[in-house]
Amino acid sequence: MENFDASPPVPPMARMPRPSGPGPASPAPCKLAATGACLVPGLCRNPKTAVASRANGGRPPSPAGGVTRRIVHRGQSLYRAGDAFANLYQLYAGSMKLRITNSAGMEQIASFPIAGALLGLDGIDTGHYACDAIALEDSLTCILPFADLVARSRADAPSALQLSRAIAQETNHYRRLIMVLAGMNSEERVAHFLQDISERMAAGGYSSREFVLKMTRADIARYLGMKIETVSRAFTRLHLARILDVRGRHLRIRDPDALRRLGAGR
Amino acid sequence: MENFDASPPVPPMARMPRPSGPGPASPAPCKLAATGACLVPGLCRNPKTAVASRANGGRPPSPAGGVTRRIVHRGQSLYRAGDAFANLYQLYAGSMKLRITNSAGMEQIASFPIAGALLGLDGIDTGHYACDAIALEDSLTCILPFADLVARSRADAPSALQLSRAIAQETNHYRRLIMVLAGMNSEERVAHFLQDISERMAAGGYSSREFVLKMTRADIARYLGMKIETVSRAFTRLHLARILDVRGRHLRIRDPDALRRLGAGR
DNA sequence: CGGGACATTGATTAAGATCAATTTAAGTGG
DNA sequence: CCACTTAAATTGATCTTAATCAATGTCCCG
Repeated sequence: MENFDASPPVPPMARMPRPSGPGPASPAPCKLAATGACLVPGLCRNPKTAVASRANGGRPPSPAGGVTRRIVHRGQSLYRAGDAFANLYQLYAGSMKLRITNSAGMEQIASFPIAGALLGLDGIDTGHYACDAIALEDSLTCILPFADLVARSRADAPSALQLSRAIAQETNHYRRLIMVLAGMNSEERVAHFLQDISERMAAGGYSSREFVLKMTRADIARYLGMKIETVSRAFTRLHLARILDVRGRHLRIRDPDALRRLGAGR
Repeated sequence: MENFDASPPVPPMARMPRPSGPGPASPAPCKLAATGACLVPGLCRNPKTAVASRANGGRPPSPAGGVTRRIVHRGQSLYRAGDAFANLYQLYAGSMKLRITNSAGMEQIASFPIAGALLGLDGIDTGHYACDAIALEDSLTCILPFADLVARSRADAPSALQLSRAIAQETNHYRRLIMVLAGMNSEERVAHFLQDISERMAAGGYSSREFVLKMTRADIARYLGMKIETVSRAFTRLHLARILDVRGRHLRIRDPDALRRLGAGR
């Protein structure tokens, strides 16, 4: 399939920052706070924030004040279905997949969160997480104890509304996915998926035209409710239609308008 | 298809209560409060609660204290996509469908709420409702001004948690629907749909074995992402497998275990 | 009773799943 | 750094399921 001349340097889906930077310890601003995406602006003492490790169970080492973080390495899980719910997490850098497994063993990918996304909402109503949150690459998350968020929202009204909205927002994504699964053919599904990634890349300050997918074709297939071969063929057809250049996980969008149209269902 | 001997009397999906009962004006208890399903127990002055009409825009006639209600007749909408968000609604009696229409004109049914369900959550994050909520039969809803709920949740902690949970709970339904749409064949989808209805009927105190569907085959098709003919054939096959007796919208579940297995994806 | 919406059934076509074989890319350890 | 091993991705051939096209049947409701 190819079609890449001399592969140009491509920005990673999200760059992994060094929490305690090796360079001059200057006051590097929090990326999330800067873009307004942070759920707890001001609380965070970036970049000197403490990092929780797997060893201490993801528990913040500093009980008072500052937000702590947790690193999750590629393939590892931030939390697993059935774990007791305690924290929300905001993805600071990296990317993940949310995997649902039902009683019959069917696996489904519910979403591919990237930097800025709020994770763990699936645990709120039952008190136990409903999904596995698995890192697609080494990732960094901010730990937001849910009790703190609730307390905070009781203290001030804007926070209360913000929390409600954050929780409600997740359903938007699911509603859209439902329309995709219920009403679109394979080519439209893949176009929709790529359009979504592209928009989120742009929102994160990266190129919306060229990027590297962090998930396998099998993950995409389980996200879009199709088989891996069908995903592959859809990529091929989009390439033949001169909409994409594809080389493995390396993508370049050649005709963004056509992609948007297709992804919206014509 | 038939197979009903002498059709026995069947309970309606939900009985429409007379808000100001014609009988002796005794203190009939609120059904929702009795089952713990009410979001605002105590606030409600049932059964003398004022009923808002379409005429005054669904606005509560009594500003102080008591919860007001709104009747929605069959085929009419409680709210429409794009309307400014102000209230949540709790369905007291009746049933509805939530319809999403995307930019390409594709229609999708997102859910079929019945008595006890919370409606309007789709308006929280953007400030405008995302769906049309359409009554499948004459229905009665309790109006819950969202600002009141937020204020209430600031006043006491259990309410805050309850509100968060109520909002988060909706995603559970969507997550399950996504698995159905992504991974099940037509027969399994219909089985899942019927199993879900059956469970909710039971939860509402009605027979889980025999009931009347309030939605058309077209609605079911748009809910399950299939064509109306395929829905019909799935019903027929379930009948041939001796799992169901079907006669139009009148259903009797003959083999609940088999239905559950099928609906869970084997 | 008659008319229109709703539902079922049949015949055919098309889209995607499945089965099977390569090809390509990514690690791993010598 | 390269050979080796495995995982991931693509492609082809065939089969199955659901969509589509078309006709008929049934049930409400006025």
